[in-house]
Amino acid sequence: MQQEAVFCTEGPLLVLAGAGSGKTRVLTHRVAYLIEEKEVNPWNIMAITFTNKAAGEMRERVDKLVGFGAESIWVSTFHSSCVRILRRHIEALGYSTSFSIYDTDDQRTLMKQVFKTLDVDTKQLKERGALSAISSAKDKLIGPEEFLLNATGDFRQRRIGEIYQEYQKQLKKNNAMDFDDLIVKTVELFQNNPDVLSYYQERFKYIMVDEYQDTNLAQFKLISLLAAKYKNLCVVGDDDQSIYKFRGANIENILNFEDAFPGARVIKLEQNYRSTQNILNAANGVIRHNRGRKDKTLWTANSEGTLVHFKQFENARDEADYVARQIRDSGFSYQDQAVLYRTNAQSRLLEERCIYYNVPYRLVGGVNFYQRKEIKDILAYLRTIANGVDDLSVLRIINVPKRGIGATTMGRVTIFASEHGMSLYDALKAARQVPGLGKAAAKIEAFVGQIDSFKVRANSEDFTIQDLIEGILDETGYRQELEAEGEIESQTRLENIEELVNKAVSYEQDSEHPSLDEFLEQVALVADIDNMDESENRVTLMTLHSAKGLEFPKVYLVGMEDGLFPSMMSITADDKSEIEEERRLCYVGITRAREELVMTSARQRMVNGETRYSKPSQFVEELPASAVEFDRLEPALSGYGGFGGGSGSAGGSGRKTDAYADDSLPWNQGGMKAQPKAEGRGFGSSHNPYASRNTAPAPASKPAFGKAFTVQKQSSLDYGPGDRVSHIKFGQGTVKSVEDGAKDYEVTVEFDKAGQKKMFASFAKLKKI
DNA sequence: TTAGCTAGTGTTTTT
DNA sequence: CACTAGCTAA
Repeated sequence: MQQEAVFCTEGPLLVLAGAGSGKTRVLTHRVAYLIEEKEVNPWNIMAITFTNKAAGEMRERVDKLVGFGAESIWVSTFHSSCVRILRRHIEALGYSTSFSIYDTDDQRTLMKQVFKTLDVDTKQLKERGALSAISSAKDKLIGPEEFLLNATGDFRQRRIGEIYQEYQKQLKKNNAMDFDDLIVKTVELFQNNPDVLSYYQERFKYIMVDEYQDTNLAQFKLISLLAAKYKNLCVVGDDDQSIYKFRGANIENILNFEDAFPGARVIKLEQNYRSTQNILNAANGVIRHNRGRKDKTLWTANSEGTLVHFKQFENARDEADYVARQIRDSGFSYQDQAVLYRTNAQSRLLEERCIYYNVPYRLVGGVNFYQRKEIKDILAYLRTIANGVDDLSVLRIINVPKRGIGATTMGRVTIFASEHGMSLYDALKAARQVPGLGKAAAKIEAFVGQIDSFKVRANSEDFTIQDLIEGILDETGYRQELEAEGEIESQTRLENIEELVNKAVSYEQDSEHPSLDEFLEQVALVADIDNMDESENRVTLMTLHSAKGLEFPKVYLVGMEDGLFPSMMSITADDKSEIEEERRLCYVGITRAREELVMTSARQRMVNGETRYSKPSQFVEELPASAVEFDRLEPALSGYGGFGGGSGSAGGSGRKTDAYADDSLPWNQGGMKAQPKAEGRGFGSSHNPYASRNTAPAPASKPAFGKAFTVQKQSSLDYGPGDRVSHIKFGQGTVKSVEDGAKDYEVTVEFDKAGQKKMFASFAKLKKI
């Protein structure tokens, strides 16, 4: 069947590929076959994947197969593809090529402004709500006008329509697009410019789409347009693995493919080469409870393997404890194991226990590196330099670092800008003409002068992005402000910025024609999973969603509880199909496992500050008894936990639960010294994604907090009170006093120019002179 | 203008 | 519980 799919190169083709049936293999071999046997120019092949990571892997694998030409295949995600196209043709839509891409945070900021301009009552309508309504409209290619037409009766809908209109207006004014726009605008471009469309139709004679079940209507339209001429479209997907309905994925795209593309061939890949018989039986047992799926049965010639293990615990801490110990003792190497959960919040306890048992881990997801305040600040500078009319970015940095330009001043400038129909930045340039600014005008002029000088440099021949970022750090005083804070957190921020610089450097090395625009775009479109470094021997912790497309010899599915997985939302929803999506998610989780699968649940768990009691997930009950070994707790006092006459005995939970009354703080436990939080959010948020993001150190001994705490306290200082020292920013000065703190020396220095400063020794890097 | 505090809010999953 | 918007005081 795989071979048949590879050889079927002409015309529309739907490959229904069950989990682990080798669809990536089919795709890569198909590309290779097109190039080598059909003598198709690699230039004419387009492959769309779900993540940049998948795109990279695909290119790599094709590269190994064909030996030449793989680099000219167009392999990327929907979003990246669209940006590439838009950068070339966007002017046809009235934007300029250096448009900004707004992420979720930017969207919210913009929406707040929209709410202000339209005077929307946030009691009636939330920014989030409006944004999600708009997003789902965009997924369906419904523009503001059509939205308003459809909303005649409903007041709320009408209001959202107005908001939608204004939101788009402001995006356009900022020369910016949100994620959804990238797709929508590309479709618009193709529809309004037949010559452009025809160019890409000629270019992409062969199109392949991976994870087709997760495409939305806009994406479907995009592909249909591109493939309309040659119709050599091969889509690969599995309706049972559709897990992105909340993001607009339309399962109909796969179910109705044959109607949309008449004459389409359908090939099913039903043999699973990945998992053991027992794991597959467990997966099939669960998924067969779904209705409205394409009929198929996954089978395998693999051995039976060990039984799937389900184990229930008294509380979430016991669960995490067990899993961490299992990972350590299972005999599988760390990189061959993964812990999958429904919500990111569950990672915290797992991290804590991994640290406790010295289990090295890598965390995928959580707070994105690019969402960090300091990173967003620097990026906002870069955007301001690249895209002169991005008001949102200007607003973000105008007073960062502090320049004494506050809300009152900016309010006046904003009014002036809108009265004269100019961008915020242009209004700042004309600060002298803005009424009522007083002393602030001079401050603004200094800011504008700096930015303009950066702009000049950015356009000069031999500038590098690295220079630009370093320049921003030094000349605006951003670095100095952070250093002066002298907090460990400040240092983490600086390190994160250094990481961004590294990213910029490697980008400039890798890219053929590096540009600031392209760098910003790459940075905007990274997914959590893209940064997963598999070279290190660590266990992976991530959400079920992130795990899609991956496989591991041993998998732990944790938090198998009703109300958590399936989520409460899906249980209480009127729409029955929401449970089905959760079930597919469960199916995805189970089928990630190759050899061993452990599922766990906790009777008691802290959720949003309150203890919640739950019984095992209904999906656990759907597991076929023959493939699973159940290890449930005795039923508790009536009401909670367990189901029916629980088999098996209460294993491993004769522990004193009250001992964990305060199980929330990882510090102060297991003999670890109390540590300050690296950031306000505690676990799972600090550090960078490249070197040591959210990872415990592999060796046992070091304090287990990755980069933020690797500052080594020097055993002694080579200077003391009275000595003359020099500091990279503050110049020379005299040491007043040295305090020996727990983590570091705190040094007070009277600088000749900068006055008296207090700072941490390892951070300040003072030199004795 | 800014820092710091308080009260309110929302909590699935993500390109 | 964790974050954040908005208010208050300096």
